[in-house]
Amino acid sequence: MSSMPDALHSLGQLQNKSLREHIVDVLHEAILCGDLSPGQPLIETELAAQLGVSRAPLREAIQILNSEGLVETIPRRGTRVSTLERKDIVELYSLRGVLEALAIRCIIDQSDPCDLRRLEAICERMLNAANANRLRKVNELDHSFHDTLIAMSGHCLLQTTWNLVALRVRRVMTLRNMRNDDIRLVAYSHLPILDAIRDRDGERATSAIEAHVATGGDLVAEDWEVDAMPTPLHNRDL
Amino acid sequence: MSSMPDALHSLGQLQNKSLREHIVDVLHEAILCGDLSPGQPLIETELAAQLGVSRAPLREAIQILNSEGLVETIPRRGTRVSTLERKDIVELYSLRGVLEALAIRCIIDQSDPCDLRRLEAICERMLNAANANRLRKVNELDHSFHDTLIAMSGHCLLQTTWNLVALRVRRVMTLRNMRNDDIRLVAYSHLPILDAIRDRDGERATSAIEAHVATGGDLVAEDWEVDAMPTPLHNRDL
DNA sequence: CGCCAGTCGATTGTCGACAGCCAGCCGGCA
DNA sequence: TGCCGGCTGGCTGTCGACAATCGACTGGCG
Repeated sequence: MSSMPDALHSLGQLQNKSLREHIVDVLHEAILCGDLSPGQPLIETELAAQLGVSRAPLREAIQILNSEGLVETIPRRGTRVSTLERKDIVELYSLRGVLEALAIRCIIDQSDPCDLRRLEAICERMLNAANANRLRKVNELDHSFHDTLIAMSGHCLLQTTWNLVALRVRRVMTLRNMRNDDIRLVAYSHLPILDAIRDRDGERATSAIEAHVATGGDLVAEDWEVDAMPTPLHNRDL
Repeated sequence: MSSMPDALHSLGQLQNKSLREHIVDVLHEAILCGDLSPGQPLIETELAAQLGVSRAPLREAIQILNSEGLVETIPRRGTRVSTLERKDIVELYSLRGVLEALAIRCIIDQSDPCDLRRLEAICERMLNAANANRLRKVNELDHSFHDTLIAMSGHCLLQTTWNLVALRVRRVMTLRNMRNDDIRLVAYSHLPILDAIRDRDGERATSAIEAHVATGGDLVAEDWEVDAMPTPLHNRDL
């Protein structure tokens, strides 16, 4: 996959995506970037018209979104974008912690010492971005870091589970913009993780990642109800 | 929900299930009990005819099964029941371990000391069943035990994540029947978990659950390729 | 004035049919 | 004989239409 020339690669995937997958992508984007706000109802007819597709692939896409937890469906009542309470944030970050800890243990246990250069490169760029207050860039690199971490574990089931969790993390992060000094704090707390992995010290790595995730979670959960979650106007109570 | 009379309850849910959900249930059952063997192709037309439904709800159901990892879809090529390699077992049980460990930590951290009577009752019945070599009953109670454990954590996201994992565990267990003395071994290894939770000793409980899960995983993974996974005859290589 | 039954509009659930794609087969050609 | 190209059957992907259901509104009755 990565050895494939870009031209061929994009050509190969040019029309290989079914309409359903396109719709999933679009809805992902819409929900993650807040275009569809939490609680907003998804009217199939309306959405299908907007997207210029029929309801069949749209409904299939909605099933997927539902499985991912991005929307919630009440039978015969409709589907709406799932809401995010403070409790959800806490749960999300606690789960995330143990998943990443597992990933790190897998990485450390691997027989051949993996090269951490990818992680180190990401980390370095993240620190630079943090010092330059390039908030969006830091976020992006932060995601890369953790995605890479999971990928390096070579644990397929963990990967698929992570994908679900990462979706929610991304969603939370876009709804919540952090302060600049917090950004720097978070960015720098990646370093102990890398160090511990390099030393193949499972205990320390686990502590580091859980501390890192907990910090992030606390920062995000703090005052969650106050300004987040703008209630949409067309909020007929379902 | 639990205070509702059974008659009304079943009446209320009599027709409340959409066709799609019915199909999901049927396919779950079929895959879990091995009626649909790993690798077997799912022909939409054929299946729809067998179930007496149209392809629309069937396809929606397939999307859900796909999200659950029970089937694998190749675009424009078809869907087949996902296979189970030895690697998958190992991954499944390692993930399961950290999820249950998280659940236990949540339970212990709860402010009000929860009552462990439900767990104790299940455990006791499981030991009796194990001593009586009632293998199927032990399995059932084993699932109850772990499901209850997760439920008691009060961690919604963990619950939904667990549901996916539990599906796979059930699938693995039905494909693999254990020896009687192993059953007893597994049954009795629930006790240290309960003890540790009762003492609110997080460290010990975590060790106990991970040991328990690891034991189960080893027993299941052992000689996995040998007799499991009967290759279906109609196995056109997709 | 408040409650209940009937009706209506909107939305979801389901269906049958058509279009497009892919694998495998067959025939021609070097 | 082996390879390449077109044909064909079966299956998936998509669509528009119909049926069923739920909430809101309306009107009558106690």
